[in-house]
Amino acid sequence: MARTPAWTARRTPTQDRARATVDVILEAAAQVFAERGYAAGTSNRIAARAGVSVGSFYQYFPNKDAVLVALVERHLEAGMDSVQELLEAAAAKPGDLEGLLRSFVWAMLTLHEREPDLHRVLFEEAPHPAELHECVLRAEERLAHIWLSILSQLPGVSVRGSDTAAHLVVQLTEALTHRFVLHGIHELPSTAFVEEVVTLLKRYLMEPEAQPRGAP
Amino acid sequence: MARTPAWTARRTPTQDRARATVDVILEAAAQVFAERGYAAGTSNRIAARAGVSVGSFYQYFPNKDAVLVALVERHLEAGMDSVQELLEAAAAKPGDLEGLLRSFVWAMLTLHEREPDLHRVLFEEAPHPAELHECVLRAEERLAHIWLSILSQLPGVSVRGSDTAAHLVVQLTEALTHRFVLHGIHELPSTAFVEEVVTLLKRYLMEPEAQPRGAP
DNA sequence: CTAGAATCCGAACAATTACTCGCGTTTGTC
DNA sequence: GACAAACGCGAGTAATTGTTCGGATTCTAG
Repeated sequence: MARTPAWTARRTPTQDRARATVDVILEAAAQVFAERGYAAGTSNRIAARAGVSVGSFYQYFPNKDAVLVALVERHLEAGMDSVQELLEAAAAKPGDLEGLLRSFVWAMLTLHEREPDLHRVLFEEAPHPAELHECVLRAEERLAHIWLSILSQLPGVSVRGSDTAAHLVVQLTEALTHRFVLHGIHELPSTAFVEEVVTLLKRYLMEPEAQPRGAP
Repeated sequence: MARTPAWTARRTPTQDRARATVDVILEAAAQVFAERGYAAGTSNRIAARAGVSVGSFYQYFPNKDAVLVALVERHLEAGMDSVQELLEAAAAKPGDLEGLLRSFVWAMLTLHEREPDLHRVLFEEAPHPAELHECVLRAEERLAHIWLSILSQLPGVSVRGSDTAAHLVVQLTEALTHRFVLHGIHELPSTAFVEEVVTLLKRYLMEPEAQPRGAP
């Protein structure tokens, strides 16, 4: 087993037919992973589910892990695109930090609730090679960068350390929504969870003396 | 491969000799995992490193995953014990929320920095069967329970929702320290990280009107 | 239409690895 | 010291699974 070294694509498809094959393989892999778990996602089974032969599988994926990485990349990129769009739109009308935070947390929650089975397999059950983690880090970096620009033009936010703050906001929200969707917090409903996280973030980002209710 | 169904211990050791064998196997597994990654942790290699035969290995562990679960249980239990002790000690002298938070965050950070290679393999690289996640959830529940009692006897903390708050504090701290130790936040030093998380938690837990600098 | 490139196929191969079983050794008990 | 139970051993087995390869098929450019 495991004789091929890398997780890079073996042959890049040039014809539509080939691109369709790659797509159908990825889709099949997602189904198999979601339904039967990561261990059941053997190359032969994925190929069978996709309706193609193992040969075709290995023409585009050097090994099983490559499929995992490709799936995560796809999943992540789509999610980040939508959140980025939302953030940039909401950042256009300034002043409403709470509304922005609420949109953000809801978006992250929705992201995790889309295809939760697949999400669980991809990010919890499956082994995480280093390469996979870099994808996640890159995605977080992207969001943190946007948040940095938002924080910098926001009144009442300390400029010093706002790079750190941006990272904390992103990592914290990601981690908490992830756990909430997959394991829940007792019987806490989603709405209450979101409000609590929004409160948390708002109190963090507002300087204490800038708190609206703090001024007499 | 993988013909045995469960991850329960096969034979419980009664003699000291056997208990020593179990220990040496676990220790060897920890070394192999930390040094060469999860995939390299085959039963034969672990047994070899432990200086025992595969037969002995399978006398106490029905399969490879059982070792993983045992390691995580051990790792977690030791860590939780120390943090619980610290928390209960610090909670005895009330009033100093910030000091308590700082101790807590430092303790969590220290926990993650102890044997980081093993920690990375156990919690990132290795696959996470459902059973393993229950261990983590139980551990978190334990800490959340302590935090609940701390929060309830703390002035300036909203009693309503303090169960949720306790869970958030624990999950948030765990997730952030985990990520910080394993991947860092740019070049942020540990001290700055801890202070930022303490600030975050403090602002969250203190009612806005109770903020010391908020009062005129 | 046709050469050649791209794609597809799937039986067969190779390598790994989880796991067993029968036997020798040590420990505990009377 | 003798019997039984617990323990340790490790070559061997069986099954899974990743991966290849040579030929059939489909597309595309000229």
